[in-house]
Amino acid sequence: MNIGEAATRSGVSAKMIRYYESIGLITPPARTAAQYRVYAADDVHTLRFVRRSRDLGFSLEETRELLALWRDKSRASADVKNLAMAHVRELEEKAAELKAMADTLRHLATHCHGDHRPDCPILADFAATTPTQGKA
Amino acid sequence: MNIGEAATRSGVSAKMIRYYESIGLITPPARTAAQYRVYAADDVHTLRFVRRSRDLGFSLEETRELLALWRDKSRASADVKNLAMAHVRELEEKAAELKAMADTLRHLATHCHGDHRPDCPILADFAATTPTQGKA
DNA sequence: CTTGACCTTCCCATGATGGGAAACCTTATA
DNA sequence: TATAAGGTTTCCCATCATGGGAAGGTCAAG
Repeated sequence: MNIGEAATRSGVSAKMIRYYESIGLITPPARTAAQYRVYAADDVHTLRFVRRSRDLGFSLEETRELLALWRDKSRASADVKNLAMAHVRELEEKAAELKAMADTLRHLATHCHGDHRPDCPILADFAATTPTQGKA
Repeated sequence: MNIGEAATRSGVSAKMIRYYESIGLITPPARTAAQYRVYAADDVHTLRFVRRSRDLGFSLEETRELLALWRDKSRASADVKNLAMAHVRELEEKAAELKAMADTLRHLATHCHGDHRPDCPILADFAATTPTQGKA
């Protein structure tokens, strides 16, 4: 199958498939005489794996490791679990950071009248905050 | 004061100060005969404002709007509040997305032995997931 | 006057993705 | 068979916010 079909079947855009190939994440497929890339069902499988990994927030480098673990039938499941749990912690940390920002801002907004008057504690806070406090 | 001191006082790196100037986020300061940028206390104030805005997750474009609102003494506080609350919703959405990823992955990890054996439901899921499910 | 710590501009890199151009291939249809 | 439509190729550029670093100018202290 051509790259377009592989893209549709895997949920990875043709653009990204070529990119993944260029960075060595996936192996270059065979080519027709006209240089068209030719994919097999198994390649689509790999692309879906990558797609799933990305959807779960793994970077391409992490995805590279996961692919290696996937292909290495002799690796311990503990290796995978460790990588996964480390990622879970990162995700939860980032989620908490965003939530903290939202909470801070929501709190500031609480004290803002939100009417025609110009006074606004939100901007007042922005203007008054010192750089060390600013780590929010 | 020179850019270095403005950077220290504001918590914005000299590199970023120059960049903010180049994209018109802040107004170009006066220069010495030797082309050194010269900042006043008020400029540091503005930089802190930007820093605070960034720390709360606003993009530079959003920060630009906030700066405009800040300087416009006649704008209604409702304008600011609307912008802020829209951002709060965005932040909470992103936080929820990350949390969902973490939950999914944590769930998968629950079923992974995490020992020396190679079987791993995490990778099995990655390999089996179809593109439409993959939206995670 | 030298040294070191600043400052200047300019270019490059990141991470993951999309947009688009120019040229080429394939297939269907008139 | 000629042509049009649509898929493919490579290549370059853009995003967003930031940092790194080079090459050269400046300033203050010793």
